[in-house]
Formats: sequence, structure tokens, C-alpha cells
Amino acid sequence: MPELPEVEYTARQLRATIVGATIQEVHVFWERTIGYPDWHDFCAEIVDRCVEAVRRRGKFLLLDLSGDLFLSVHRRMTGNFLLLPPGWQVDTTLRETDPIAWKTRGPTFLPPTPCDTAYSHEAAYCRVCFDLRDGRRLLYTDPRKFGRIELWPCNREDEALKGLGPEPLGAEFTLEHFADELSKRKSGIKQVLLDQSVVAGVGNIYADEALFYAGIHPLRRANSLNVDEIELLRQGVVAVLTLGIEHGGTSFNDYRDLWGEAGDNFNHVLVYQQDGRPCTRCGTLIERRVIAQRSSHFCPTCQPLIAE
DNA sequence: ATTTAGACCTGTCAGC
DNA sequence: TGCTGACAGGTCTAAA
Repeated sequence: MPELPEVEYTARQLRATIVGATIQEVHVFWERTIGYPDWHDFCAEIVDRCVEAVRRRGKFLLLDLSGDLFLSVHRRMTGNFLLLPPGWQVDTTLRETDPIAWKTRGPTFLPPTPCDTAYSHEAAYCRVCFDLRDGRRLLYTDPRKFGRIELWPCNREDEALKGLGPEPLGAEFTLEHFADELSKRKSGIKQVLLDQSVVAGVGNIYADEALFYAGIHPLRRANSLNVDEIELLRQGVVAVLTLGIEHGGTSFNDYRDLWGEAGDNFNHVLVYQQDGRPCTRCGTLIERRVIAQRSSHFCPTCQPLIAE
């Protein structure tokens, strides 16, 4: 679910709240969420580590820990972090009373005062729980269980993040590099934008938004774009990602921030899931088509499919 | 060498 | 009310 803006927003919130905190203990409620190393080793090695820094690379959230280790988190579709204040209790009785429900839902978190239900809905589907020494709890929740958390030595970061292209909001995302990558690919531009080795962090929402910004049809062959179109698309990628961050990310269903709040970019999206509604630029109805196995949304007038 | 279908998972919503 | 199928911010693997 989360793309670059959602991961960046979470990274900023974590940076402001848990840098300096020490992890006292980790509880794993869905073992496959831990991608590396084996979850037993993961739990053993992470104990007593201090969070020294929080970074983002593409859609990966990276937590630098004391002792030259770092956590890498990829939330895939429905992963979220939720930070609970001290005093919450973990209730695991479901494990015995209803093992089947336990596997899908995980534990229940009980607030310090029973009437305090602010987080109780967001605290469902907890897969991994990080107990901090100061009493707070950092929950990793993920209904669909696609997300992965890994623990790596710092000197193997390249291996942990292999295949990632340049950061779209960094100086390395140049017209020269982008044009060079596109010239080597003859598949549809939408599919190329989703390729993390071309640009890191663009997903289905922001790919559609960037293509609308540049007035380029998602099925245009990547190597058919001229220099002006490539530069416009590059600017579009930067613009829609930057706006997404400013609005706290896009929440259609699942994405929530550290406090369980939805992002506001939902209200600023121009084509994604807007099919059947008039284009904000020309009034033509937005279309939806499946391209590269993903829903694509575009304006057939503003984004014409030019004959090559 | 590329495309594409299937896996991994669960929830929600539309339609019958 | 209940069942079925389509679909959801992602990515990897194997078959065509």
C-alpha cells in the first residue's frame, strides 16, 4: 500500500519520536513477517539495541540501530506502524480460545483506561510488537501479511536493498539518467515507472498521477518519449511525490500514520480511482483500464495514445 | 528476452 | 441474509 510519500511521512514521525529509544523486547505474532534472519535470531539480536537514526530508501523504511545493525521494513500493501503510549496491555487469550481467529487477527491491545478506545481499532492485525524501554510500544500491523521486516549488518546494506534505482527526490534523479533508462525499454511507460530499478518509490497511485501531470498515456512505449516529454514526466514524478508528502500520504483504505490518522492526499488526487468523473483539466470522463496487471486511470483527451 | 499468470493474504463492496 | 467474484498503495517466481 504505501508508496514513497507514505513511507517518508512515517519516517519523519518515527524520527521525531523514537530516535534515542531502546528496544527492550520484540514479540513476533506472524513469523513470516520476519524476512531475515530467522525470527528467533531476529528477536535475540535486536534486544537492547538503541534506535540511532531513521531513514527512507524508496519504499523501504530503515532504522539504524546501535551495534552496526539496521532494520529494513517494506510494508507492501497493508503494513502500518502505530506508536502506543505507556500502559497498554497485550491480550493473547485468543491464541487459546480461537486459534484460527488468532492467526488472522493477532493479539488485542487493551488501553490503560477501558474507555480510551482511540487506538483499539488501529491496533488490530499486529504482526510484530517492539517493546521500548520507556514503556511505549511500536506495533507493526499488517492485515494481509505481505510486509517484511529484516535485520541486517550495516556493511551489507547494498545487499539488503539491491536493485533499487535513484531516489526521485534526490539530485541523482537527473534527466540524463531517466532518459537513458527509458531509451532502453520498449514496454509501456506505466510499467516502467513501477519498476523500482528505474526510480525507487513510485507505485500505482503516483505513477498514474505523474503520467496525468505530463499528459502521457500509460501505454506509450517508454523508448518513444521525446526529451521534452521525459523532462515533463520527471518533473511530474517529483511534483506528485512532493505533494503527497505535504498532504501526509494517500489513504483510501488502509494507510494510517503513527497515530492512526489517515492521510489527506486522497482529497488531492486527480486521476487515481477517479474513473467516471470529469477530468479537472478538460472535463472528459476519466477512464480505468488494466495495464501491466494493475488498474490504470487516465484522461483519454489529455493523455492521448499517439501513433508511433 | 519479455510478458503474464500465480502466489502470498485478508477485507470490503457490488450484484444476484 | 448469504454466497460469489472483483478488487485493493507490492513484489517475487515460474510458466508461456
